[in-house]
Amino acid sequence: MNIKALNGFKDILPGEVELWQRLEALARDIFGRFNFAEIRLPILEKTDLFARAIGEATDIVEKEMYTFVDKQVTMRPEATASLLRAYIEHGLHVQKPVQRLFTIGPMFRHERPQKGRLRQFHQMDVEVLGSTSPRVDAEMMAMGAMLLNELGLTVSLEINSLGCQVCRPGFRSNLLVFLDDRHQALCEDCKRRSVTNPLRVLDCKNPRCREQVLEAPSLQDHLCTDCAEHFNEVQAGLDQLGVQYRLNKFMVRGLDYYTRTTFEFITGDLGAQAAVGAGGRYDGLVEQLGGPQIPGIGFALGMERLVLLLQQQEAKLLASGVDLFMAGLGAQATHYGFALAHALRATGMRVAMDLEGRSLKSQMKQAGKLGAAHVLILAEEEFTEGKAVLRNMATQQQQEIILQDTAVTGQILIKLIAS
RNA sequence: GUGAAUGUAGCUCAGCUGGUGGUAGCACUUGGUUGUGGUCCAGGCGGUCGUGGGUUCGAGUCCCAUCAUUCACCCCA
Repeated sequence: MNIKALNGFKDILPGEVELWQRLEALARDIFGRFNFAEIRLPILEKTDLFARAIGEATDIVEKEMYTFVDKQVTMRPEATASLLRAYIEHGLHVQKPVQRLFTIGPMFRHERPQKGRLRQFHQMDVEVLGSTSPRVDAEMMAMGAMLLNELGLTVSLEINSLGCQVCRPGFRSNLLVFLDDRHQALCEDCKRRSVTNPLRVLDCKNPRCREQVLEAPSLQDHLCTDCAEHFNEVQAGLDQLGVQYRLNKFMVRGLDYYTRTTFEFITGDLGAQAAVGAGGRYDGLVEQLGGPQIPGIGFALGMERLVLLLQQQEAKLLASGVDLFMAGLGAQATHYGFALAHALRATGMRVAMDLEGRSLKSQMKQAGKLGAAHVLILAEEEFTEGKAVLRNMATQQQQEIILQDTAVTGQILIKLIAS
C-alpha cells in the first residue's frame, strides 16, 4: 500500500470519532443555550474574499492558502470571511438587527504540520453581528469558558484591547519610533516584523525581545475614551459573570481585521500550540467586504487541539455500542437469529451478530469485547424445543425464554432487556 | 519556508563494532472447556526492515538521495 493520506491530513478513526461527537454535541447544546443558530457554509470561496478579509500581507494569505490559481478560488483558511459573505449576500442584517451564528467544519492552511496543527483542521466558529455592546464580548467569552469547563478542561483566558481606527494609528506610530530606537537589540524575526506588522513584536517569544518590549508604549495608554470605556465594561461583564481572565497587554492577534477586544483561551499542555480558541471584535470588517456598517465579534475553537486535550486530560468515555449480541449455533437457530436481529434493529435496538459461523466461545468473546449488555444464545438443542437463553453479561445471570415468531420474541426481549 | 530527530509486524518497540528478521509485548485468531465473555495457559496468522541508489564477499545496521512522521522556529485555532 503506497497511497497514503497527504502530509498534514488525517483520518479520524473509530474510537477517536466518539470524542469528536461528544465535543460537537456539547458545543451545539451550549451554543443553543445562548441562542446561537447554526449556519453551514461552502468550503470553497473566491480567493479575493480571503485576501480582503484576512489581509493581503498576512502569512495566511501570502503563503498558506490552498488556491486553484486557474479558477481564482481558495479552500477556506478560516470561517469568519465566508460567514460574513453569506451574511451580506442574504441580507441577514435586515431580518434581524443582531445575528448570532455558529458554524463547524474543516479549514485548510498549507503550514508545516506539528502537534495540534494540521493542514486540514476543524474549527467551531461563533460570531455575533450587529452589536457593539461590551456585554456581547463578555457573554461570548463566558460561553467559550462554559464549554471548556463542561468538557472538563482547564484552560485560561487572556484578554486585551487593540483599539479602533481612531486610536490605533497613533499607537502604531509611537511604537514604530520606539522599535526604531531598539532595532539592533531585536531578533531577526522582529526586525522584519517591525516593518511588516509592528504590533507582533509585542508578543515575540524571544527573551531578549521580551525584555526590550517591557518598556514599549502600551496599547492601554493609547486607547481613545470610547475604546477604554468599552474595554472597562467588557471586564466588568466578565467579573459579573464570574469568568476568570488575565489582562495581557502584549497579546496581539494575527489577522488584520481585529479591533478592540481580543482574547485567547490558552493551555500549557499542547507544546507550541497554546491557543485552543481565540477571537475578537472586528467592527470594520463587514463594511470592508462591501456590506453595511455593522460591527461584529467572533471566535474560533480548534477542534483537534480540544480533542488532544480531552485525550491527554484522561477525559475518557466508555459507552457500550451494543445492546444485544445475537449468538447463533447451528444452521436453524442462526437462520432464526438473523431475522430476529433485523426485527430488533428496526425497533431501534443496537444488535451485533457474528455471521461467520464461529464457535460459541468465540462469539461470547466478541460480545465481551463489544461491551454488549446482553447476549441471546440461540443454540441448536434448545432451539428445536422452541427455547433460547438470554444472558446478562454484567450479572452473568441467564434466563430461558420461549421463542415465537420474530416480531413477538422481539417485543419480549425488549421488555426483558429494559428491566 | 528554516532547523533537528526518527522511519523494523495493524500498534508499541528490541536488533551491539555490517554475518540467517524477534520464543518480545499489545491486537487478531484457534484450542485447553463435544455449547458460555472479560483472567490464565498453549499454539497460529502476521515483515517489499519507508523508497531508490551506492560501498561490501555480505547491509535492518555504513554512505548518498528521496519520501514520510515527530518536535521546535515561523505563523496560527
